[in-house]
This record gives sequence, C-alpha cells and structure tokens, in this order.
Amino acid sequence: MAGSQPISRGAGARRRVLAAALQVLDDDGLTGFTMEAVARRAGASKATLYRHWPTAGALLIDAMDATFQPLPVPDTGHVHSDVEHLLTSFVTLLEHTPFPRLLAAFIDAAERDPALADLHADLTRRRREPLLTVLARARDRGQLSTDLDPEILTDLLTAPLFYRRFVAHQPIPPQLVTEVIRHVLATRR
Amino acid sequence: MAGSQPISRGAGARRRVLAAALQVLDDDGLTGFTMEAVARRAGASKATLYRHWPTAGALLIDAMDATFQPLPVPDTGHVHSDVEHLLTSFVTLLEHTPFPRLLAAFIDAAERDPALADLHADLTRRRREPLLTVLARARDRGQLSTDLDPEILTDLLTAPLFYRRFVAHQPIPPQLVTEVIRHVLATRR
DNA sequence: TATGATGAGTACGGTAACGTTTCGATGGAG
DNA sequence: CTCCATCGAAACGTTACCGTACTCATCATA
Repeated sequence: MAGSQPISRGAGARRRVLAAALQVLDDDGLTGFTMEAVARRAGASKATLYRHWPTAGALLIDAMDATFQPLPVPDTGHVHSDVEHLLTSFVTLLEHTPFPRLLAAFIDAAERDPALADLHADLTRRRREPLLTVLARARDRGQLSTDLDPEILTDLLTAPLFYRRFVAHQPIPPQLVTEVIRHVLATRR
Repeated sequence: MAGSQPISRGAGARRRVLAAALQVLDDDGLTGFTMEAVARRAGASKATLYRHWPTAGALLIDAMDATFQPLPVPDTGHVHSDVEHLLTSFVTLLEHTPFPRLLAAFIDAAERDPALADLHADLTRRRREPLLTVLARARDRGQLSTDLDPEILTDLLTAPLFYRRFVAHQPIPPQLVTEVIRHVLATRR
C-alpha cells in the first residue's frame, strides 16, 4: 500500500489498538485479554475501544483477522521442492514469530464462541491455499497421481508441524519436513 | 493418605473438586477457571480448595492429570489393524468426550506456565505409548521396515486427527483413518 | 461415647475489570 | 482559520474474584 496516504485520525487509533490487542494476547493469553489491558497497552481510552468494538470478542476477531498473511507461492517446477519451500516457511512461522502463541489462545476461544470458530475455520482455509495451489499445479503437470486428494494431502503434510508445536510441545527437528514429504508425497523407491 | 476401602473424608471432597474443576474448564474455558467457580460447582468451600491446592494452577494440574487414561493396546497380529483400532478409538475420544475442549484450554495455559507445559509434555508422551508399543511389536515381527522411526511414524499417524479437530475445526471424515494409514504405513499396492 | 480432623457456609477488605459518562485537547476538512 | 468529529484521561457505580478467617456441623476412630 502507498504508505504516504494520510492515515485518518480514526484509522490511526484503530490500528494501534489492534496491534496492542495482539501484544496482550501474545503475552497474557486469553485470560489477560481484557478491554482495559488492551487500552492501557495501546495508550488509548477505553471509550475509544468501545466506540469501535462492542465486546472483547469482536475486538479479538478483528485483531486475529489482521494477522493473516499468506505464504508466497513458490514455483520451482517440481512439486517436491515447492512443497519443501512452503513447509519450511511455515516452520519458520511456527518457531520464530508470535503466530503460534496467538493461535493457541485463539483455538481455545474458538471452542466456545461460534463467531470466533467461523473466523478460525476461514483463516485455516486461507492458510492452506498456497499448498493447495502447488498441489493442483503439480497434478496438472502430471507430477502427482490424480487419485490423491489434495485436501487430504494438505492435512497430512501440515498436521505434523502443528502437532509438534502445539501438542508435543517440542522443537521441530530439521529433518521432519523432509521425512513428512518422503512419507506423504509417495516418492517410493 | 489413609486406607483403601473406605473413601476417607478428605479424599471424597478432593475427588469432587477435581471433577468440578474439569466441568468448569470444559464449560467456560481457562477464562472461567477460578477458585470460586470451581468451589461453587463442587458444592465445596473455598477454604477446602485452598487447603488442598495453593493456586488455581496447581488445581488445574491435578485435574488434568486425573483425566488421563491410556487407550487399551490391541493385538490382532497385524500392524495395520492394530493401528486402525488405536486411531479409531482416538477419534471417538476426540469426537464424543470432553477431552478436546479440555486440551484446547490446557494448550493455551501451557504456552505460558512452565509447570503446565511439563505436565502437557508428559501427558502427550503417555498418550503416545500404546501406538509406540504396537509399532515396536510390528518391527520385532518384521512387519515394519527398520528404517522407519517409530516416533516419527507416531507423529504422522496421530497428527492429522488432532489437526482436523483443533485447527481445521471440522468433523473427522470416516475414511481419514484409513487414508492416513495407507499413506504412512507404506502398504503400497 | 468422646475427641480430633475435616468440610460447608459465611463474611471480610482488597483488587481488577466491567461499561458508561463527562470533559478538555487536537487534528483534519472545508 | 474555523469547526467539529474524534481522541485521551479520568471518574463513576457495579460486579467478580482474590485469599484469609471464623463458626458450626459432621464424620472417623480410639
């Protein structure tokens, strides 16, 4: 976006509040996510928050929606390396950004709030798109058997990375990406 | 910590409180998990809670620890059906018990409390054991190539089920277990 | 049956977030 | 330059949870 566009008074405060909301969620989790805490962090008035968002849940939705950024779609000509690029980028996201902690809080929230659950499902769908694009392209090129469902392949390829980070709560070993691809992408010898 | 037959006075209240703690966590998540709420639900006095647990975190740890129950280890003679039994049981756990909602809350809590993180890692390890047992037995029988790491296989087999439930937030299709096994356990036709 | 533990119920002062309101300051548009 | 929508700050009464303390009932056992 053209950064020199003047940021209107209202939009400026809005952006600061959204950024502060993510910081609070990252630091203190869902428990610490209150209107007061976000207002403090943003250097904003509570009145401003309530002017823009009726509830803390609505604010949370906007804040999480603002975090989304799709991974760039690689095009090396080979499924294998395309997928490897994507998964490696994703591991970086999991290990070196606030993303996973935000997601952990959000997953819990989405269990109990239907509006958050909807957004969560939508964000997940958008997050999967680059990988699905790569797989579809591979199928068009004949590099991938047509009896393999791209949706299930996407599950199988990305799930272990999530699992390591959120469930096993352990670092992701460097060879995991390679191993996952080897098992799932059917490079059978 | 007295006898085994009669439930000593103390142990009775303790069990009721732990059960109430899980109900509160299931219904209201981490946000609603307070000493007062648990005491109310248990029909117990706050003083009783504080007598047994110094903090809400300590109570949460004991409550989550009490939920753990290992899946029975099947022994059909074939890796394939053994694994299928285990994964199917696990899907039932994910779809028809409070387990996943409890876990969602716990994962968020474990992101910020080291003691909870330790317990989380330990519970995950114990949950994996039946599958690891089955895989080890298969290897001893020569039904499984020795160059496949059982730990990674366990990741690949269970991760998609977690993923569907927590990340994709979608029902687990009946054929997913079969598909996962087909891809991961290398029964290539 | 007498006694010591244990628990339920209640009350307490302290803290924090709630959601709303008022007021004075400020910056962008006409 | 003027106007006015928007902002930050502060105060408000309300509600909820905190952690502790005290009383009285109940059960376990010797």
